[in-house]
Parts: sequence; C-alpha cells; structure tokens
Amino acid sequence: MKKKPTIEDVAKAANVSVATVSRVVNRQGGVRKATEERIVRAIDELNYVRSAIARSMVRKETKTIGVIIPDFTNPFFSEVISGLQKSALGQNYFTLISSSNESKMIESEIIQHYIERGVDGLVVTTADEKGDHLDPVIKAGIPIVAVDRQLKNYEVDTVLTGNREGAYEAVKHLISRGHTDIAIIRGPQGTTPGLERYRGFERAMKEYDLPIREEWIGEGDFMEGSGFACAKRFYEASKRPTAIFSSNNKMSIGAVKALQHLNWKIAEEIAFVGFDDIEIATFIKPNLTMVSRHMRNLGEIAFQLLHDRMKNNQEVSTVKRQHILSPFLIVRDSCQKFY
Amino acid sequence: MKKKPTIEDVAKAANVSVATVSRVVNRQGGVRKATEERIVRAIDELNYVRSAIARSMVRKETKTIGVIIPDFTNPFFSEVISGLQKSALGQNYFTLISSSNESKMIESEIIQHYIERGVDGLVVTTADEKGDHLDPVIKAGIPIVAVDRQLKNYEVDTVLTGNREGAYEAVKHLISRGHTDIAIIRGPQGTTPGLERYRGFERAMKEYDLPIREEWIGEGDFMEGSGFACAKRFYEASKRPTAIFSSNNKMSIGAVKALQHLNWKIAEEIAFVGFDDIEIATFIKPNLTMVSRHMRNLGEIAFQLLHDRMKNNQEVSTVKRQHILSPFLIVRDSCQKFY
DNA sequence: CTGTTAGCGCCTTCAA
DNA sequence: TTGAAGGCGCTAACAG
Repeated sequence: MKKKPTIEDVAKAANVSVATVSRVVNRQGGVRKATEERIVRAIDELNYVRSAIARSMVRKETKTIGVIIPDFTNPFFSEVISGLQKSALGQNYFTLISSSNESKMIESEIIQHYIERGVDGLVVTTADEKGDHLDPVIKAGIPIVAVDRQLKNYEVDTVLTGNREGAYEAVKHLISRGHTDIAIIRGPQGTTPGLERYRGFERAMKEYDLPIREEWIGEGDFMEGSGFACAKRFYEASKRPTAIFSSNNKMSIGAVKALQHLNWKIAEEIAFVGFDDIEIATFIKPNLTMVSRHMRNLGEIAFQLLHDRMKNNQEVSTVKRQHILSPFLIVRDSCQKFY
Repeated sequence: MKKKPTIEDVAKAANVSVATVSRVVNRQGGVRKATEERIVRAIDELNYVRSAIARSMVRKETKTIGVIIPDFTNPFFSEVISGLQKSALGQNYFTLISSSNESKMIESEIIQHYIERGVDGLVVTTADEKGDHLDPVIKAGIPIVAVDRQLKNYEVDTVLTGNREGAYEAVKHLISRGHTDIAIIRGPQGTTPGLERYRGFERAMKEYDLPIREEWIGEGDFMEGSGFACAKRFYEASKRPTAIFSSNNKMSIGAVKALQHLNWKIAEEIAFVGFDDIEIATFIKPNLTMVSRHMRNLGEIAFQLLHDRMKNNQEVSTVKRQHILSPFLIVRDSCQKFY
C-alpha cells in the first residue's frame, strides 16, 4: 500500500549493510547462515522485491528481449511467440511482444520503445524487409534475429522456412494428381515468403513444362480479403484453372470463402492447396491439403540463436547464421485428380 | 557499435548542460531556439536514445502495463490484447504481455517479473479466480483490472461479458426452435465464465420447465479435447439430446470435430450453439449459430479503466467498478427445428 | 534561458 | 564474512 521497500529498508530491518542483502538476494553466497536467515525474514516481512530497473541500471542489461510480429491475430505468429516466450522464460529472459500491424512506421515506434527500454536482443518478423528502419538497433549494438522474413540490408541471424521448397512440393503434388491448369495466389513479392513461394510454384511449373498464365496469377497481400478476390478473379477468367495454390493461411481462408460463395466445388471442380495449415482445413467437406510447418520450433530456434549472441558478447562470430526449417505437405482430400 | 551515448555525451557535444538537454528531450520548452537546434543535431549525430531505465528510476513510473492472459493461441485473447495494446500505445503506455498457460504457478512467476520491472498497472485474465497469488500486486499498490474472469478476494475493477445473459439467450433460442432435450458442455465451475454460462443455461431450462439431465451435463475445461469428449458422451447417452450448448470457442471446435467424426448431423440430427464465435462457424455445412462479443472492445475498456486508476493516483475512488459488455447471438443455421 | 547538484535503488570493488 | 562508497543515466528542484 505505502511505498515500495528498498534494499536499504531490508538492510535496516535485518541490521546489516545493503551489500550483504544484495549478496543474498543474488545468491552469491559468502554470507553466514544466521545472517542470511535474518535477511530472508526481513524480506518476507517487508514484501521486498528487488527493482529490476535499478538493477538494469548498474548491470547494463535488462534480461529482456524485444519481439515484433506483424499481426497478433494470425495463428501462425501466436504459435511462434508461444514457443519463443517459453524458451526465453526458461533462460530467465523476459519477452516484450508487440505487433506492427504490418506497418513499417509502427514498427519503427516499437523499435524506439525497445531501445529506450534497453532490450538485450531483438527478434523480428519485419514489415519491411529492406530493413533500414532497424538501423538504430544495429547502431545500438543490439543483436537481432530475423524470423520468417529477412532483413536484406544487414547481416543478421535468420530463421526461415523452406518457402520455395514447400511451394514446389505443393504444386508438384497438384501436378502429380493430373493438374496442368494451376493458378497461384501470390503474397507480396517484396517479401521473402511471398517471393520464394512464387519461385517454388514457378519451378514446378517449368519443370513440367506447364504454362503460367497471366490471369492465373493473383496478387495478394497475405490478408483474407485478397484471397477472396483472387479466387473470384480465377473463377471469372476466360479460362478457369483446375487448381489453386494459395501462398498463406489468411488468403487461404479468403479463397475458400470465395469458393464456397461461388459454389465452385473444391476437389470436384477445383483443387486446392495452401501454405500454412488452417483450422478449417479439417472441418470443411473435402479436407484441405496444406503445406504445414513446425511453428513453435521457429520461435524456439529464434531464441536459441539470439541467446547465443547475447551471451557471446556479440563478437564471437560475425558470420550470419541462417536456419531453414523444412515445411511438410499434409495430404488430405482437396487435390483429387479429376477429368 | 560502441557503447551507448548518454545525455552527458550529448551535453558535451552540444556544449550545454545535461539539464538543458533533458529539457529538449522532454519537450519542456524554455530553451532558446538556437540551443535546441544544436542539441538536436548532437542527438542525431550520436544516435542518442534516452534511457527509459534511468528515467523510470527517478520518475518512479515506467509507463508500462503488464498483461496476463491464459493462452496466446486462443483467438479470443488475441483480439483482446490487440485492442488493448492499441489503446495503450495511444496513451504512450507500453504493454508487457505474457501467457500463463492457465497455470497459477506460471502466473505467479509472471507477476513477480512484472513487479520487479515496476509496471504501473496490471490487466489480468487470471488462471485462478480466488486470486490470492495477486497479493504481491495489491501490496505493491499497483492498480489491477480483471478481464473476463474476476478476482474474488479483491475489490478491483472488472470487465466482464454478460455470460449468463448470453448463455440464456442461446438456450432460449434453442428452445424457441422446438428443442427440449438440451445438453451443455460446461466450463470449469470454478471460473466466472464457466459458472455463469451454466447458470444462464439453467435459468432458461427452468423457465421453460425443461429437465436438466445428469448425462447431458458435460464437464469441460475450456480446451478442445474436453469438447470432443463431451460430445461423444452425449452421443452414447442412454437418451441422446437433440441440441448442444457449448460454453466456449475451443470446446466448440472439439465438439464439432466429434460430431463430424460420429457423423452426427448438425442441424438435421443435433442442433448446436456455442459461446464465442469461431472461424469454422461460417465454413462448415450448416453454418454455426454462435454467441459472439466485441472482443477488441474488452481490451480497450480494460485499458480505459486502468488508465483512469493510474493517473488518479489510486485514491480517487475506492469503489470497484464493473463493466459488463453484452454478448449477442448470431443466428445462422445450426439450430433448425426438426421433428 | 541555462547550469549545478542531489538523489532514484542497486551492484561491485575495495577494505576491514 | 561483512561494510563503505562510488557510480549507472536521468530528472527536478534550486540558483544564477
């Protein structure tokens, strides 16, 4: 209720010096048993909690890492931060998590906050892969790990998924089921996932000598609405594709919504695969075949890399490390061959 | 790269005193234009960022609020924190968000972290509504706002949903469609949402003089698995219900999974309503009728209440304020009357 | 308008 | 095994 007790209050109550209290609070040992007990009792009685602020002030570290994701409501990121936070807590690191809402500007603000608060490291899925706006972080000498999207202008550790590979497998799967008229809902081509998944699509198509039609390339923005719009456009195309590959989870949601809306029958009339599994995949009538990945792992690995940098006083290896997790295809029922 | 510049470095570079630098950094005015410009230039050149830590140290406030939710991967909470964080940022407050995973122990740890870090306020959806473990927060004089679940042992501001009311409406809707044999998948009866939603169910049943059968009461834990199990039990009951009310989103997911698995046809053979809308609701064949609520609002209001307390130096009103948001029924196709 | 200075609560030598 | 004392970077009087 009243003001918070300080280490000095404890010292007074236990009749020792602050230095001694500090020793027991930090478990440094070298304190007589009896003294320690007296101090512990005083701590309890006063409800003393040591101030992380004052501590950070002198230690020059906060045991805190900043995390930036583009969207709280995307389940993919929920899983990632879930894994990340658990790993961090295990090493006694605390996580600050913020969403940029895919805005570079907001991301900059968040970064400012993080630097002011002295985070020891940063994990970021950036809204802008050029990444100039991360300059302050670099300048401050704060280690960074990029997740899912790269930071092109800087040599930072990166955790990625085999985007190209995953898309390639998905499209190949479609082809193996007899499809040749395949459309793609692309993500923003300025982002690694957007571009790479397109490249995977492209590779598969080329490998089998299949034409990539202009009207079968939908430009999406990784949001639901664009998935819906693209699917609709495909339906209205001069020639309809027989299969669709969607580049991320939210666009898949939108696309499926559109297919249902148009009564364009999945599997029977239009095959479908999407990148990143979604909850509805196993609920709707023909279950959806999807490219999936170990999301929590992404978060865990990201923390490992960062932790490494943080304790190794940054200078150990200046080489950028890249970790690529392989996605995997979950074959269900939405890509049946049909004639 | 090297060590971070301090206010003193800036002062030296601009050839002024630290006090003056502080004035311009904090926009307090009373500094000659020319001087200010000189300082700003120095700040830019040195990449100076003021240390929130040192600042908090003397101001005795961190402009930071702690948030505890039970589960990152529950979309309900994603929405809530999304709204919360946006409101907070608007008032220049920073949010620390952590998940307790429904564990009281983890929640305690998080609380410890928060107190150490000197949060100015706390927003919590607790894993244990008795809330004794929040004692340290109370003792530290940190204002609290409870969201979605109460803290029974303390008089703190609370934001709730009309749980009873929502459940009541849902069940009445079922009844109005001709159902009399209604089962419920309950949440933990030790939680406000769990208990209140049951009470709503009960009230509707009593009002219409319908029997509540033992075997039609499923004990769930708000997690997917229990929803699945309960639905299965209903199916195997000596007498099958014709309608199911599920008490939360995750259990609804599980229940629907079970219904599909059992090939127990929704709407045709078994009506269904659930509390909290879910994405699959509009995807599966008969669209699911659901009780929904303005989730982002919950977060926004929570912040309002907290903000109020924080600036009013806590003593203005010791009265506990309670804010109840009304849920609303979204009628779709899963409760058709059938005979 | 600008500068000086006393802390904020804690950790960390250095002595005792 | 313990204590004394100097900061960490910043803000907020108080003086000029």
